[in-house]
Amino acid sequence: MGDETAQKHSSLYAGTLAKGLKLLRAFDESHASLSLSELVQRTGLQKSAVQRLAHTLHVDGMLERDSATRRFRPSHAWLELAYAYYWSDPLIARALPKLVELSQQIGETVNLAQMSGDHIIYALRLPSQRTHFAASIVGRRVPALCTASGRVMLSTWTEEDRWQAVETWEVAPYTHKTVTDRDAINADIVQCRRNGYALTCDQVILNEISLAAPITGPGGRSEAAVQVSVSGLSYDFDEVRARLLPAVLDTANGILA
Amino acid sequence: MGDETAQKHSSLYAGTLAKGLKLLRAFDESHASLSLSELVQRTGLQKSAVQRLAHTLHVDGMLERDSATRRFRPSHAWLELAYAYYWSDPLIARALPKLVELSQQIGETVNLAQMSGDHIIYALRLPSQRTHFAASIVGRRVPALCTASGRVMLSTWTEEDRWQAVETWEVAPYTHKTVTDRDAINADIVQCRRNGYALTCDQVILNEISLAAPITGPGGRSEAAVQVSVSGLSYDFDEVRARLLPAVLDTANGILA
DNA sequence: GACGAAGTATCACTATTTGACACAATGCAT
DNA sequence: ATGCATTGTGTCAAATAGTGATACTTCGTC
Repeated sequence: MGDETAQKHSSLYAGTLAKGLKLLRAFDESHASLSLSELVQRTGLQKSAVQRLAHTLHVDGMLERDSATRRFRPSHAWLELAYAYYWSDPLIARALPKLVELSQQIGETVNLAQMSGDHIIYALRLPSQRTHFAASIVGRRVPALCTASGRVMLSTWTEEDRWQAVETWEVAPYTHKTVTDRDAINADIVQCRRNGYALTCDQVILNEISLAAPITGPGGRSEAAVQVSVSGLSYDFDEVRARLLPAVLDTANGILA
Repeated sequence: MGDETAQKHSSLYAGTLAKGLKLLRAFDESHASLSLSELVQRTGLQKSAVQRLAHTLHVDGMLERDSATRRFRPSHAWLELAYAYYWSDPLIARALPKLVELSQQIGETVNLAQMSGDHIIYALRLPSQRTHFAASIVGRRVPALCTASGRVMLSTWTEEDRWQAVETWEVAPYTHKTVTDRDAINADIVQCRRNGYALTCDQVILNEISLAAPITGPGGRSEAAVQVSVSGLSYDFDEVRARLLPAVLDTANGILA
C-alpha cells in the first residue's frame, strides 16, 4: 500500500479523473443502476463531487439517465470500449476463429480466459446451451485459483510464481463445494501440469464441469486458456475426457500466444 | 453546438474528467495502441495534460503500458465495463437465451442490435461461421440507415421520426454497393414496414446478406432487433426467406422489449 | 398536505491543473 | 560509434477549475 499512495499523491496524478472512474466502477452485477445518493454511498465521495462528475459523465455520453427515476445507468459507450479492447489485444483475433470452429464442432459453450492479476477474465464467450446469465457474457472476473482455466495457466508457470500464487491469491467460496484448501488446489495444479489440461466441477456454479487447456507461447508460460463448460447433468469426467478433451487441446495448441 | 458548449461550460462540468475520457475514446479499431505523442495528436490536448491523465489512467488500471515501447493499450477493465453494461440493460438478459436457441437452430451468426443515436450497436453476437473479425465482436457501431436492423427498427417509428431519420442521419459507403440514396433507403424502410422484416445485401460487407426482425414493446416502437447475417455465397434472398425468416421472426416476437 | 429524503443550485476558498520550458532518453541515419 | 531528431519525463509560478458547506427545490410517502 505504501508506494501505491505515493503514486496517487504524485503531482502527475489527476484526482478528478480518478474519482470519475470510481463512479464508473461503482456499477456491477448487483448495482445495475444507481441514484445520486447511492453513488455517494458506494464511492465515499462528497455529494457535490458526485453530482458534478455524474453530470459530466452524462453529458459526455458515458452514463444514461432515466428521466423519471433520475437513476444513472451504463451507456452503450461501455460496449464501444470493449470493442476497442478487442482490437487492441492481438490474441483475440487469433483465438476467435478457432473458438468458433470448436464451438461448432462440440456444440458446447466455449470460452477464452485470460489471466488478469489474481483473477481470470472471460474475454470471449460463445454460449451454445442455456446456462446462467453470468456464465454467458464477457468481462466476468473469477479468482484464478477457483477455475480450471486459472489452474492450467498456473501449471505452466515457474515453481516460484506458482507457489506465490497458491499461497497469496484470493479464493472465494462460490458454492459449498468450492475447494478453499490451498494444499488441495496446489495438488490439482500439479496434476494439471502432468496432464496438460484442467478439469473441475462445482467450483463456481454447482453442477458445472469445466475443462481448460492452456494457450502457450514460446516461453512456455501461459497467460490464456481455452475453456469449455458443460452441465454435470449431461456429462461425467470420463465422458468429458473422451468426447471433448481432444478437440479442446487441439484448439488451444492451434492458437499461438 | 450552442447548448452543447453551454453544458460544457456549466459549473457542473468537470473538464479534467472529460479530457480523461477523451483519451479512452482515442482508441479504436485502427488505433489499437497509442504512444504519448499520438495521444496528443488524436485528442488535441496539451502534452502535459496527456501525460498526467495517461499516467492516472495507468495507475488506476484503465490503461496497460508496454514497458518496452511505452505505448498505451486498453486494459481488461474495459471488458469489465462491458460486463456491468450487460447487467444494467434488462433487454440483454431476456434476449440472450432466445438468441442462443436461434443460433443453435439455424447454425448461423446471430446478433442483437440496438438503436444508439443514429447508429445501431451490436450488443450481443453469437458467431457460428467464420467471418470478418469486426462482424464477430460486440460493441461495433454502424450507421442505422445502412443496416437491416436499423431499417426494421425505423419502420416501426412514427412517420415524422422516420422521415427525420432518413433525411438527416449519417450514411457511410462501406462498400461500392452501399445504398446512399435516401429515397431508396426510405423506400426500403416502407417495404420493411409492410413485411415486418428487413433484408439487405452488400451494405456493410460485400457478399453479406442480413436479415433483421424488430423487437417491439407495448408502444410498438422498436429500439432493438434480432439480426442474422449469412454469406451471399451460400444463400440467395429466397432461401433466406424460406429457411431463416420464420425462426428469426419467432425469436424476435418471443423477446419482450 | 406535511414531512423527510433525494436531487439541484450557489459560491468563496484554495487545491489542482495548466502550459511553457528545460532535461533525459530513445531510436535512426550517417 | 556519433550526432540529430523525436519522444518521453520533470519542474514550477500563475490562475483556472474543483471543492464542500450550505441553502433551496422537488419528489415520494404516510
